[in-house]
Amino acid sequence: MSQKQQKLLAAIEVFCTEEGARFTDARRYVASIIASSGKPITAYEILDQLAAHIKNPKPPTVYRAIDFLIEHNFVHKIESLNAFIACQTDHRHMGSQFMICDLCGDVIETHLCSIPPALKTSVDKQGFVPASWNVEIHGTCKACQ
Amino acid sequence: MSQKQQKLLAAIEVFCTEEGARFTDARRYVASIIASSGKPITAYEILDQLAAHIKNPKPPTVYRAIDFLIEHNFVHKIESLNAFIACQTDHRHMGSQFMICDLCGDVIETHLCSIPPALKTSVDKQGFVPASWNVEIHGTCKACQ
DNA sequence: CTTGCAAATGTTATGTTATAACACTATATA
DNA sequence: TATATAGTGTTATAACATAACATTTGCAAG
Repeated sequence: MSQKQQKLLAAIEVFCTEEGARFTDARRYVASIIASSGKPITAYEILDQLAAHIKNPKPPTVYRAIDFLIEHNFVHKIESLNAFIACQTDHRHMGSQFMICDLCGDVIETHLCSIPPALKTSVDKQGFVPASWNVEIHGTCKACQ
Repeated sequence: MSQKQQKLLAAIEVFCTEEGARFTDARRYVASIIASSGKPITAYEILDQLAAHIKNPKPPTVYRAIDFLIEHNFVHKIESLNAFIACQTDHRHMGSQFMICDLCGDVIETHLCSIPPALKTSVDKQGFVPASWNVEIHGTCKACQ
């Protein structure tokens, strides 16, 4: 198991202990599968891999685990790909930013603790109160130029 | 027909004339339906409304029209809602920014001509070359506070 | 310890979103 | 008027996601 996987599983375990949530097999395996994928992975790809650990798993099992992991910020959804990726930063945040290489599929998560000023100005002007936000930048990564 | 609809249809017509594309019924009606919806509208909602204009329309008809409209920047997809909305700015742009009210469903498009400096720094640092980008901010709008 | 509650899962079915594939039609132009 | 290209019609299905309800698990109060 990669260090990345171990770190994620450990963080979830700590969270569950602190919050009184259960670190069930479904959650453990789904987290592990997402973390072991370097790239975004779809729910049905997770489902396929989950079959190695759980007998005849069904979509709700995967989606429930994903929902839990997303809700607690261990995993993010890349909306433009309908796919999921482990959080690459190490603390809770309201917003996510991704650079998605359209050639190799790699995703780089970059972290900003707040909405960039240029946007914030516009948000404030509208009297809009942000709860969460997501930035997805498509293009080509360094290796693919 | 609202001024917004008229303006969009006129812009598409100009584009088609200039670029040698066809302003077909499907494109016209789909554009009109999207523009007449103040809020993001899903492909299947468009399909329902399209039935008033075209006999027994099928999903590909809607998706093809949407693809055309998106490709040429007349319409945007709100990824987190799987829904579509008419472009609220009046010129081509590489990026879109939306504030989405989770209470009333209203969407405000705000326009930045370039990636905010705070993000750009991080993009450049990774050697990533952006082609397009999308920001979706969820929260509550002024009217819903 | 057992009762009872809340959290989580199992299972069946279905709802929703989107596209593949291929035949056909319309338009422009050589 | 031949022919190339853009666009549509139609059937079918792929891909993504959730509703609903029965059951199990883990834990805490009595």
